[in-house]
Amino acid sequence: MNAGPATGRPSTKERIMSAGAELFRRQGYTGTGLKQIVAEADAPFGSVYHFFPGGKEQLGAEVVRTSGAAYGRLFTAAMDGAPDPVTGVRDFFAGAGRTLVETDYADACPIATLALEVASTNEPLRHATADVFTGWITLGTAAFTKTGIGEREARELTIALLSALEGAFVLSRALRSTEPLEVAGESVAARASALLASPAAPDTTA
Amino acid sequence: MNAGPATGRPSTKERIMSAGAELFRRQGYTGTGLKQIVAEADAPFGSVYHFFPGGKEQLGAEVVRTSGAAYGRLFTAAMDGAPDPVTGVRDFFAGAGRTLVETDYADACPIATLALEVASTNEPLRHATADVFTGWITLGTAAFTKTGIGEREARELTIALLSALEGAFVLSRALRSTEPLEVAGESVAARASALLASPAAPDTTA
DNA sequence: ATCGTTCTTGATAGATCGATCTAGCGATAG
DNA sequence: CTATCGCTAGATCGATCTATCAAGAACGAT
Repeated sequence: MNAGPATGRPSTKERIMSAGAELFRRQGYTGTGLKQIVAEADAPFGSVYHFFPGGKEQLGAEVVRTSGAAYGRLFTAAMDGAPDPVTGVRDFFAGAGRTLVETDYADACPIATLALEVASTNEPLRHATADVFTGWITLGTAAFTKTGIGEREARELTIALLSALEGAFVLSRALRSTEPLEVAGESVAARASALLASPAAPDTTA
Repeated sequence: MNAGPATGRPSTKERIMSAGAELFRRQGYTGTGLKQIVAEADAPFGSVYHFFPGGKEQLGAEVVRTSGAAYGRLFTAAMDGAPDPVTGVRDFFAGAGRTLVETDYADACPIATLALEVASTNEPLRHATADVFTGWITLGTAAFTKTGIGEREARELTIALLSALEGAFVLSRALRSTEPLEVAGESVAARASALLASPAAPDTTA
């Protein structure tokens, strides 16, 4: 039962989770083999089935939930560290763009590739991704509500933000350009700004 | 050289392409085996390598370009069939939502799953997806420019539309709900509407 | 010190992957 | 009739996949 934080390398389970998270994020679920994961983690093959008796599927589910939660904290940090929500949104998209460029367009959303792959083929994993997305929506709605935006508007703004972010990741990775991420970020920032200006508008679409 | 349009079943090559397109769209590239494709297409295994000497990769690239072009025509049709671009955008998102529900959340973007999978692992396929996205951006920019929106604004609106669409597909498929698609569609429609109202505004973000 | 538990370790099984290869079918041209 | 060529057809190859298994090392408790 080594949680191994103080000194030395992380525990075997942690190394397997980290390697799995990185590879699933970059190559997807079916595109990543357990052999590759244990090689990257420098862990014995059998340990996978020691820590994850459910095999690859259980490892995938735990990775999805763990890195999903971590990414949610990244969003919260950006919002909390900004003077206003519009700046927070801009900071978050800018940070995502920086990470993308620094990793040569490899590290975008930690679960999107896997989510698309399993949406129609693996119900337990689909459910894990759905839980993460639901958590992000709850989280974003709370953050925007705190700034004076109405409950309904805050939820829709969050969903629009996540959609724009995920879609921009798809385009940016394929095109190897940060332009989609920048345009999407500005688009969401503009919408957030409009909602802050008219706090009680019942309909902002027309 | 049977193009086989008039009567009877489509040619073997067409059946392989169709089956590949459907399976890549739903399960991704690495998650789909050639054996499964030929089984679905009711075609002999060897025919794959007769029509696609480059193997799975060549089949994938041709499928990406073909179904990418078809999806682009779908967008153009929605825009041309609507009285104004805002209605066109709404129609397009509504149609995408209908398809999603009718196929039990399986058929969303024809190339997004594959695009994320190969973005960092397969350069020829990544290039094929980039070509398709670039084509869509060109197509959308032209459609919006035609309605009086400035060149730059039209391009950014198109990129925002595609980002919102792709991201909403990710969320909607995972959550098995059309809410993200509806919210994203309204968000893009609102932005298009704003751009039509102020045709020459140099900056619409603040 | 000895036992028991936890974790490590890699060999191996059984299935499936993409790819190659040879053989044969069927229509058409000479 | 026969030669040719496009296509069908599936056996087969080596590699790789997930999963299982048995055995050994490390460590704590009594």
